[in-house]
Amino acid sequence: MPEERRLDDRKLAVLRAIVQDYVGTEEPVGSKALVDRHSLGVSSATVRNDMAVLEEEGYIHQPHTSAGRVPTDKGYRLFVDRLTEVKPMSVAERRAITNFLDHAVDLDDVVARTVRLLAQLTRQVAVVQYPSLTRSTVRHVELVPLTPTRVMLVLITDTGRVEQRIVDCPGQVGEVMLADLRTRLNARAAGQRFAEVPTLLQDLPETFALQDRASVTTVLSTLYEALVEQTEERVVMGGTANLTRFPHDFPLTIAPVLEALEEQVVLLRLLGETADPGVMVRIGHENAYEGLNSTSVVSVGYGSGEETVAKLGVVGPTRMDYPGTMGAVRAVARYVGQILAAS
Amino acid sequence: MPEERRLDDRKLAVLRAIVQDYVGTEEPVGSKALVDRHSLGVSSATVRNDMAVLEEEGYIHQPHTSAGRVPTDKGYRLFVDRLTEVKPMSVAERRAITNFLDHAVDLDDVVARTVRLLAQLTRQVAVVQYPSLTRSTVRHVELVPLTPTRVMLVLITDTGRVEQRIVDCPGQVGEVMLADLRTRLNARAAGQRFAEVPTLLQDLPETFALQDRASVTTVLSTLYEALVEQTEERVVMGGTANLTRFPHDFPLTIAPVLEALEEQVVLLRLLGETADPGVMVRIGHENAYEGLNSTSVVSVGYGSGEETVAKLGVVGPTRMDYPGTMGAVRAVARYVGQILAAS
DNA sequence: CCTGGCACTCGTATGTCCAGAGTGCCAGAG
DNA sequence: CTCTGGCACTCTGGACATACGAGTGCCAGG
Repeated sequence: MPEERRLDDRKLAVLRAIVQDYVGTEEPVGSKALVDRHSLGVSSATVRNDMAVLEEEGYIHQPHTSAGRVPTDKGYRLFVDRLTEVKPMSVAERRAITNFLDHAVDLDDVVARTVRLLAQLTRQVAVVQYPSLTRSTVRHVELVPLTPTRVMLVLITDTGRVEQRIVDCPGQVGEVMLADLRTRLNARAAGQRFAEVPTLLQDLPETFALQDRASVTTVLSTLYEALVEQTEERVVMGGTANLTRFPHDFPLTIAPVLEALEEQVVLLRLLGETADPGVMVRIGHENAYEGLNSTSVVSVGYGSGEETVAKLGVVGPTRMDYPGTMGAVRAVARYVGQILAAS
Repeated sequence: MPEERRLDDRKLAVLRAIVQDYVGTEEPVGSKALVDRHSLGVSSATVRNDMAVLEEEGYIHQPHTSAGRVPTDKGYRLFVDRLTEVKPMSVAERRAITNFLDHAVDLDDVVARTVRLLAQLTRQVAVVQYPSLTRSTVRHVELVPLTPTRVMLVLITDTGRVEQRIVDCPGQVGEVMLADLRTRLNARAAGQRFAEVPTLLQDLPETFALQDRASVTTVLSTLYEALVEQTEERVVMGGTANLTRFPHDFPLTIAPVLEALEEQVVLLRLLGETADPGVMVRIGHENAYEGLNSTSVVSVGYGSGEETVAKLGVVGPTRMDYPGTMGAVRAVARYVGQILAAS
C-alpha cells in the first residue's frame, strides 16, 4: 500500500502545523496545543488519531510516551516538498541585500559580505563557495620579471579572481622574450576556459628560439599547475555563533558540527552534490557526513550569467524555518550573481 | 606594604602548584590534593595557611566555602611572569611544523596552514593576521587592458600578496600609453614602501601627453586607494571546534567568544596591541573586549626578516597550559617567518 | 467518521537527606 | 616564630522519594 494514500488533506495539515509549531516553540507539540493554535476544525482526539497514523508512517516521532510529537527527517522532507513554498523576501530585505552587497570592493569582499549577510538573514551558519575556476575563463595572464631567472606569473579570471605563482626558470629570461610570450600567451588563452588552455598552448614552445624553450615550458607548466590546483575550490564560512542559539542539545551536537565545518573538504561536498537549478534542501540523515546528521543544509547555485559557477547555502538544525531560509538563500544567490555579472 | 613581600618562596611554589593542578584537572584544588601530588615538604595545614594569604592578596579564589581554590587572573599573571618558562617544542614537533608549512603553495596557503597548525598544536582557537601591507613594499604594479576605457590594476607586494582593482578611465587608453605608464610607474614605485609611493608618483601625470593625463590620474588614485584600503588588515581564524572542549561553563562563555571571534575588528585589536618582541599574554580581564573576559590571548609578532610584519596567536580559556601554548605560538611564528623570508 | 471522557504512562520538578571534601582555627611541639 | 595534627563547621552534589501534569490511547456513543 502506498504510504501517502493514507494521508488525506487533514493529516497533511496536521503535519504542517506540527512542523510550524515545533520550529516556533522548539518543544514537542501535543494534540491539545495544536487545536488551540491552529483552526483545524476538529477536536484534539481526532488530531490524536491522525498523529498516530503519521507516526506509524514515520513522519513524526515521540521522544517518550508522555510527550508531544516531533517531526522526523522524513516529516520535514514531506513538509519541504509538498506542504510549503519558498517565502519571498520583503521589499525591505531585498533593499538591504543589494545595499550591503553593492559596497563590496573586490571579489574577496563580495564573498566575505555574502557570508555575513546570509548568516544574519537566516541566523544560521553560512557557507559560500568561491566562484569555480573550472567553469571560469582566463581573462589575462601576466608575467612579471623579478630577477633574471625568476618570473612571477599572475592569472586573472573572468570572475575577478587572481592567483600568482613564482616561476624559477632554467635559463635567463629577457624582457623582450617575456613580452613576446605574454602577448602570444594571452592571444591564445584569453577568454578561454581553463580546461581548454593546455591544448591551445601545446605548440607554443616550438615557436620560440631554442635557448628559450625550456623557460617557456617551465612557465607554461606552472600555469597548468595553477589552473588545476585552483580547481580545488575555496569555501568561506561564517556565523558559527548562531550555533549557540540551541542550548538544549548542547554540546553534543555543536562539537561535531564545528569540526565538520572546519573541514574544507566536507564543506565542499555539502554544497557540491546538487546539480539541478533551484534551492536544494538536504535534511538530517540525508547528509552524507555523520557529524551533520542532526542538521539540514539549504543550498543553491549562483552564477554571473545563466551558468552556475559556484554554490552557497546555510547549515542549521533540522528544526529550522525552511520557507524563510530557502527564500533568503535564493535571494542572496540571485543578487550575488548580479554583482558578479556587473563587475 | 608591598604585596609580594608576604609571598615567600614556598607560597609561590604553592601558587605554581595550584595553577598546574587546576590546568590539569579543571577542578578547584584543595590543600590535601596539593600535598599529595606535589612534594612540598610541608603538611596540608601549612598549605592551608599559605592559601589563605594567597587568597587575601587576590591571587587565588574560592568558588564557595567548602571548595578548593582556583587561580584568579592576577594569579595566572604572576605565574606567567615569574613562576614558569616558555616550554620549547620537542624535536618531533619542530619537524612536524616545518614539514607542514613547507608544503604551502602560496601566501593564502601559508596563512591557512598556519591557522590549522596552531589550532592543532595548542588545541585552541588560532588567529593569524595576514602580513601587514603598511610595512610592505611594492614589488610590482601591473596594468591589464580590459576594454578601451577599462583597465585592471594589479598590485603585487613583497610578501606575495596580490590586490586587484578595476579602473574606469575618463578617456581611451592605448596599449602604448599603458605600457609606458606601466614601465615608469614600476621604475619609481617598485621596492618602495606603501607610504612613500604617492609622493614618488606625484609628478607622473605631467610627463604624459595632455589627453592622457586624466586617465593617468585616475589610475594613480585607484592605486593610492588600494594601498590605503588594504592597510585594513585581514585576519584568519580557525579551530573553533576546540571551544567545545570545555563543556562545563557552556554555553555561557562560548557564545560571546564566537561572536567576538567573528568580528574582524575585534580580532585585529586582540593581536594589535602588542609592541615589544617576544610572546605576549593577555589574561582574562586584561582583555579589552568584554566577551573575552574569561579567555586569555597568547600572541606574538612574526616577520620575514627582523621586522614584525604581522601577528598571530591563540585564544583559549584563562585556564590553559601557558608554558606549552607560549612555546607553540613562538615556534610557529618563527617558522612562518622563515617561510616568508624564503619565498 | 468524529467526539468526549477516562485511565494510564512517564518525564520533570521539588524536597529531603547524607556523605565527602575542604576549610579555619587552635593548642602544642620544635 | 613557624609548623603540625586535630577538630568542628560549612557547603555542594548526588541519591532517593514523591507529586504533578502533559500527553497519549482507547472506547463507546452520536
